[in-house]
Amino acid sequence: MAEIDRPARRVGRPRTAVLTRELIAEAALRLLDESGADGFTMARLAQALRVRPSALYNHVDGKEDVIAGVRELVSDRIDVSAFETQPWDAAMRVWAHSYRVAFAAHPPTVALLATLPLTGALRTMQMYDTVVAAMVRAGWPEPEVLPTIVAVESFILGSALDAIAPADMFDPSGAEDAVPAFASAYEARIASLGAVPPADAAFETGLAALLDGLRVRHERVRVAAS
Amino acid sequence: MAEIDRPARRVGRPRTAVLTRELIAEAALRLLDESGADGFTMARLAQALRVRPSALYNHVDGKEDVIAGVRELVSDRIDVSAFETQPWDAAMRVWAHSYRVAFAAHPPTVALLATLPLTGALRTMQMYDTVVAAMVRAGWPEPEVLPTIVAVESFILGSALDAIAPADMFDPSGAEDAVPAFASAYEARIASLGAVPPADAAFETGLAALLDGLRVRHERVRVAAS
DNA sequence: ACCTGAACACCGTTCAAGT
DNA sequence: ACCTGAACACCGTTCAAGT
Repeated sequence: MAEIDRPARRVGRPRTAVLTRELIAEAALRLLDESGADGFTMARLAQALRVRPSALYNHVDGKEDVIAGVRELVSDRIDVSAFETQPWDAAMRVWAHSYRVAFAAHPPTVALLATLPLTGALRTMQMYDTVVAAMVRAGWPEPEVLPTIVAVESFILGSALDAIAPADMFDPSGAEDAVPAFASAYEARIASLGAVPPADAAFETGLAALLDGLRVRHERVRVAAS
Repeated sequence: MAEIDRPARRVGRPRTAVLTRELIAEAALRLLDESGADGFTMARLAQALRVRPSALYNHVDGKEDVIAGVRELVSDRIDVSAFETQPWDAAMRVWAHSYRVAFAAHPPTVALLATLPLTGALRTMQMYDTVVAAMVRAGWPEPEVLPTIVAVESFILGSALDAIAPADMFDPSGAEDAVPAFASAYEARIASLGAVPPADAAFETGLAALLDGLRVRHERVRVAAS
């Protein structure tokens, strides 16, 4: 599989274009999933597309732009439709889960996308628009809507980062005497979780608490519907 | 300031060592603050220490190890002491704020540290030990303690990432017709916040809701103190 | 043990040449 | 317009040579 991957193409413009911004984004997502964020280079991406690295720059502004394309692919998986059909709190649960699943499906992308600022793409603003409209309809005071949405998103993103960390990172085995309370809680968590990944349990715990707290707040500040 | 920064040292082992793991970490943190995550290279770090890049490898395993050292510096700023003196929920507020301040003081480190898995350092486990012990004392069921702590940390880290994003990234100016609800909420937030950074408002909103929700949960599941 | 200097494999990106 | 090929400046890391 050495030279099979290399471009078999002579110099000069090809009769029909080989690349597309979309094709590049899709190949980038595949490469990311296969080789992780470290193995994700323009050279390897070009190789996967059977093209020279410089060819990419005819369709894309640079590596950051490629990552922006990957973000679009992943973000399109986030389902915001529940806000049209369900109460705000139930919809937020669905949204948060779909948000997290979209990232969890491509673990190596999380670090890359978390780090790079979101693009102010219209599509992203449209997602916000749907969520905002539903919350206003539900009686949330308008100035509180965006801080609330951002808070939930921050929690989701932080949880996604937690989910890609090695599971046994804080195994206190051998240090039980130094950190007895932690070691005991560590054991208790394992015993109670069974096969459930610890990151999933933390996500569910946090999301439930966050939504409970927001419900309390909503009761208190709700604006009478007209 | 060109050749003043270069090492004025001849080959061979110096009489007294020039570098230390600590010195490297401190210089790395300064460099990170000054030049951002992108400008943070081993070559520039060496230059700041007036040393050749290869000299660093006598004290440090590589770039990831340098970042681990930076993490220790930043994490040491997190104040966990409130858990010894205050109720669990008040202590968690103090802890969360100090956690966030520690990161906010060095914005460029956030992306770097968020991305790289936490080291399983004893010091980190000791922080957890303090928090866990206080929560168990407060009557939290042991299996729920770690998921709860991790949920709060995920929220804090996600908020820190949100805080380093450009403030005007989602300014809907010009797209008001496409996203009217979002545009209106955007204006309402600005009007109500005044000089408060939006990321701060989202953090306070989320932390308050999270703690409210956790208090509800605590009431429900509290184990009678012996 | 701990520095310099030279070297290695590999980056992301630019640009002329070619069709 | 859209590819190849050559080139550039810069990476992180290794290692022999020197004291």
